[in-house]
Amino acid sequence: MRRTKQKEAILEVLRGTTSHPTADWVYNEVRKDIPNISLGTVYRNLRLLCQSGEILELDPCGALSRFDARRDNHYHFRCEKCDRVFDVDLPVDGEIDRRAAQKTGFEVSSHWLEFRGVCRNCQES
Amino acid sequence: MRRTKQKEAILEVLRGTTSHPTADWVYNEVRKDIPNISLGTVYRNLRLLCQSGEILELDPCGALSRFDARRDNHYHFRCEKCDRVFDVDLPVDGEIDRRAAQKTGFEVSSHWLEFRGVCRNCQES
DNA sequence: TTAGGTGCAAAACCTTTGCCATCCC
DNA sequence: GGGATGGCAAAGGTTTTGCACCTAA
Repeated sequence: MRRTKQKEAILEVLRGTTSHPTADWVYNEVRKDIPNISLGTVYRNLRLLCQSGEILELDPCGALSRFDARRDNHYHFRCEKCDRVFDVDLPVDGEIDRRAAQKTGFEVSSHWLEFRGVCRNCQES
Repeated sequence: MRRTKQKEAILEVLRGTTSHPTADWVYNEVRKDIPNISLGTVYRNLRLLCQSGEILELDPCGALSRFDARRDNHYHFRCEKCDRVFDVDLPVDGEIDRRAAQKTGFEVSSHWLEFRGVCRNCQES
């Protein structure tokens, strides 16, 4: 991967914040230094930096909205090969919300837990 | 919220699966019963059903991709008012992956944990 | 009767891609 | 020099919306 000022600037912006920004936010920040950078370049470099492992994409749900008729709080498993989502019937840990509240000082009302790995079907193939 | 055959059909499809389908998948299923239903109607009803609490949207990350220069495994907090994402420095629980693997029979390599609630800034306002 | 829902199509939105010029190695 | 990258704009895919017609209550 070649070093370019665009890539450096994007990485710098991302390292200078803990706000987990969107591509568009990064774009607007970087434009302060490189006014004519294009949004396409930002997307391309974010993708490249993800692939090289220099940054992470926060993408727990995949690109598309998904819906569930089951309304009780429960955990999920996402297969990294086929992208299917399964229910995981482990007991929901209420205690951890309290610990997070204590740590952050925020009101914590619930949490979302999604396991990652390979489902049985994809293990076989 | 008015009861219509379109809404009923969508709900029935959703209740008949545990696959956490996308809007488009629901659309194609419902078309088997109501061939001329429109995709817009599916989206509208999914939205309505979410609002009324009859279904849930699996949307842990919000609609947009977000990026993070921090690469170690850590937990997040999402404010339900301002939609900002913060880091939560609780120790990552490796044991729970093993329990999920036992429960499901899947290979579990990691998990994503996101707390929900109201951040300090939004509590004040 | 009428407020709310439907179908259709267009628009909006985010993200990716093709093309050619440019730049890094 | 030559392949990787950038800028620009167009295309792609998902979701929302405007509008005229319909329908459940």
